[in-house]
Amino acid sequence: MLKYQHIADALEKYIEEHELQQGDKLPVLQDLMNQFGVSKSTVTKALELLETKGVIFQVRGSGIFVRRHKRKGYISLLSTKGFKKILEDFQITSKVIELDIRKPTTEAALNLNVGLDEDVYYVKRIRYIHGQSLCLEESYFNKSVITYLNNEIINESIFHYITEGLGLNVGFTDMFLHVDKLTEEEADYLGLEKGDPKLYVESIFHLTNGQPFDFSKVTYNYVQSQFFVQAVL
Amino acid sequence: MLKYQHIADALEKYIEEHELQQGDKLPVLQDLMNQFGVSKSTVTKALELLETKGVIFQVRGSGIFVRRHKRKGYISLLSTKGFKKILEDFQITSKVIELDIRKPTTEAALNLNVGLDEDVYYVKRIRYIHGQSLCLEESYFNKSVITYLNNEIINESIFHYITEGLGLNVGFTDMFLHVDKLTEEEADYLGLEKGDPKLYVESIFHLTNGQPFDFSKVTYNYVQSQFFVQAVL
DNA sequence: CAGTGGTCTAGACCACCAA
DNA sequence: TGGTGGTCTAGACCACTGT
Repeated sequence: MLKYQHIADALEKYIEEHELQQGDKLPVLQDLMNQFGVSKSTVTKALELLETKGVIFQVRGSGIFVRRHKRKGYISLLSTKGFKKILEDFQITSKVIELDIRKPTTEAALNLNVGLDEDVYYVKRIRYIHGQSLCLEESYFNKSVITYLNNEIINESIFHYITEGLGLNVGFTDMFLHVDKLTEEEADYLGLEKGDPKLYVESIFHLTNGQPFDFSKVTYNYVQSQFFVQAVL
Repeated sequence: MLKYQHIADALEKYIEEHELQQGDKLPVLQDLMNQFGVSKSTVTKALELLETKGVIFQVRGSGIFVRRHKRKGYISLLSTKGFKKILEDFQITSKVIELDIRKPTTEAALNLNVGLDEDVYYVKRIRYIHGQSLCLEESYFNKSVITYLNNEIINESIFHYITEGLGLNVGFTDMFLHVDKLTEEEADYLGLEKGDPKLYVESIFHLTNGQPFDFSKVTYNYVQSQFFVQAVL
């Protein structure tokens, strides 16, 4: 375990367990250096991590403070975990509609950076949160990277399988969002009315080496779609 | 100018001007150290900044590569500039509907962390992009921080005034998003139909010292609402 | 002015990738 | 195996905050 990662985890856990609130002061740099027995740079790196993540903010000449918003039930769009939190912290179930190997659409081929004649896994499923429809998801997986998939894997967490089962390292994601009206087909799947609002998200997931492996098109039930983003300017 | 900031700017500019594409390789660390005459840590810090911002990705043992998505017309939800880009890169105009000093709603008081009897500036305006309605915006400004506002300021960039005119430093933002249906009033303002989709965003802006100064509720025209987010996992 | 965080250095050592 | 990025250190010096 990296030292700065350990320190960041420890601090975050401390904040959580002691239920510290927005503006509460954390120990000064020197104390953290002593407490963890590391250099200033290492503590600083841990704090930068937490700052980017939206857990703390630092004020020069003053101190290190807790940053915590008050709202419950919102899903973070980013912050290391990102959508993984949906999988873990909430009760999510899935219903697989389709799973097969096929040739990609031109759109999928473009986004996955593969040829039109190369094989991809195609997955279509509905996901439920607390028994309510959360989203309709269509995913294309680059078969030269994700070499095998089956129904059992898809019903669990695909990303857990990718990292643990296949030993791949997920690096970064590009997400494109817009708001639109549900088509009749989408409305049927989600149990809503045609013309109701939807949040539509296209995501391209890349390995740490930059290779795209997952192109997903997700239509969210607007009733369940509450997100938050914490930005540092 | 900070060295690492200068290096980051220079690299980003280089990528832009030479129209480098996703996956293109940048000079190795050692070369950047020599080229800018700085230590390894400083280059690393610049690169971390660009990585977080979604401009590059680094692969250990391999090199530094350009990260660039292909889609135009999407507005970044984050990345230093965030919504500022809307103000600068696109042609935005505003129509002010209301501007006055009043007592905050309980909701605004809570989010701005002020008492119910303290004054706030209230601003309601419609914003247009290329002549099309972009959003309906209601903002509450903590008057003890934003001591003065007038119509002229509001018609230009409020944030430019806050940073340049008042000399304040904007630190971070919490944003809460969800999708819903337009009310009749909102639809009128945006030139849409009641029941049409909307993207609704509540934002709380804080100074670098953690003090909240702006609570805004923004209803976006769904036709204009195309956003992207770049996450590093 | 004392205390606190921010920047930067020079260098050691480690982990990973590609040839 | 050589090259590349990642972690960590000890310490100098700077910039900001609050008293």
